Amino acid sequence: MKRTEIKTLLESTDYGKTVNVKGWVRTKRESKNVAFIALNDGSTIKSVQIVVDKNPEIEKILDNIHTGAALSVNGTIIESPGKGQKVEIQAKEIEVLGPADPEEYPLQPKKHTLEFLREIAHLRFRTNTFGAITRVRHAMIFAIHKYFTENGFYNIHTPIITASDAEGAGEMFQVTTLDLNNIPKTDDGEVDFRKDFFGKPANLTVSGQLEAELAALALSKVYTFGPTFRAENSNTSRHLAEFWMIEPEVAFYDINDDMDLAEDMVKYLIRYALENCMDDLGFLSKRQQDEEKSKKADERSMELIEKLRFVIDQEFERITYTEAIDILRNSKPNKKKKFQYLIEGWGADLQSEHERYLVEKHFKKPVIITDYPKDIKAFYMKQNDDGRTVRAMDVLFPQIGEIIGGSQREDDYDKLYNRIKEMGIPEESMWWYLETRKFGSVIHSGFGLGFERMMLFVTGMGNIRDVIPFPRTPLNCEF
RNA sequence: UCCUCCUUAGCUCAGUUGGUUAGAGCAUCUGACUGUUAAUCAGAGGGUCGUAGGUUCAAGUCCUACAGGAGGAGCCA
Repeated sequence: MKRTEIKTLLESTDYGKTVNVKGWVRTKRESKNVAFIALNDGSTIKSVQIVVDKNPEIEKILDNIHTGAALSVNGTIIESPGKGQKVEIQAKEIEVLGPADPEEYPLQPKKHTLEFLREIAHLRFRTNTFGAITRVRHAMIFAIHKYFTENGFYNIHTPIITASDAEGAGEMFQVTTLDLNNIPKTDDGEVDFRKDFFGKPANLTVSGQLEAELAALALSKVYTFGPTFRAENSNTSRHLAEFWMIEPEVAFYDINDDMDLAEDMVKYLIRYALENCMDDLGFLSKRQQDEEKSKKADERSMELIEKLRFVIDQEFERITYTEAIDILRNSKPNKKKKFQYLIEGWGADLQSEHERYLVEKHFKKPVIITDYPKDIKAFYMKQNDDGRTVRAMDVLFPQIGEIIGGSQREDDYDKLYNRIKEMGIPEESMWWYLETRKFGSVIHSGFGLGFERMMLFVTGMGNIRDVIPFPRTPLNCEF
């Protein structure tokens, strides 16, 4: 018999119909004459209840069924006389496909800490929380491609291995086939990269932006959605060494068009989640509220679904860096010296506490800050006429902080060339990037959206290691 | 990388000013129970207290180092 997915089954009203379901046991409850098994196959967060009328033969099978075991059940769909579910399966035949030794199986029908589940990442998919996160993550991946496709973008695959170390977006993972126990050296004692696979040093990408720009200057609207690697020794709940980033790049867009795109896209993704993942979001909302029970009322998060709706309904506040500095300088925490880093003058980078003040206290909604001092931003950003700021934009979200970083790109050959020189970037590694400003250069803009940070926001999870299946962080490369 | 905190049963935790054989809930096992919803009830088994040193008559408890984890900061997405 063909397997019926539990998601389909629970929506069915074909009472009396014989079906087959396969899945993993969440709990088993037994009394003298009847047993109940909650079976889940991951097609939905809901489990189906298998009702087993006991007899000596089936009891032998029941003895072998524990939390975690995989079952195949043939039975009939019946209307449930019990509370908590409309439909259930009256079992006729049960086969244990794969038993799970209860003495060893670590998951129990109870709350586990997220830290413990991280240590058993190979099994944590089988929990309600990670099942929900995984399904929402898929929905978000799909919605991203859908959004861009509907809006005339082309997806491009930018290289994962690159030889340009010019972007300066952080420490990189080196890629080499050299024997590390016997490194070839040049006459001056330096590593002889001519002997390496590519004949020069190579690294894992820290951003697909520079290559995406090349494509945008031909196809107008492109985006990348790929893995990104940062070898920074970051130990926070918001950083991963391997994460996924969405980077649209659009010709003829200025910084304002760029902001419009960012805001529209983020809202689209949230709307998609609300329209397609309510079962999972409802569970994640309850989970979050449960977790925050011990917190004081004013420290608790806004209810997840309410928060998502709230963000869709709000226009993101757009201010310049200079305006942000003014607000912060005159803010209560600054005057009362509550900030760890006091705002004194123009030019310093904003700290997390400042961003959080602006988003969570002052505006109480997402904020986009533009026109940062050029000295604290990357070389490729469009220089303003004032000579001291660039057309950068950061989208800041409550609790998460920077979720998007982007800019209008410098399209003037001379200005870009001079900036590369000023910042000591080896120009010979950037010849191809510079050439696009020599031939048919036009204004263009783009941004990077951290996918896992978006996932944090949509799921209400607190740690980025819990919204990616197998997190890579310093000293952690298990699974 | 810096600061702070944590590490006791399979899991989640309690363990008083250092003082006899280290406790609970859940899970597991045994039994009871006519439909349960993380079922319930009764009983049983389960621990070299993260590792290595040290102080002390005596260390789960105090000190040092190391390991692992968490929160915050920096870097950023």
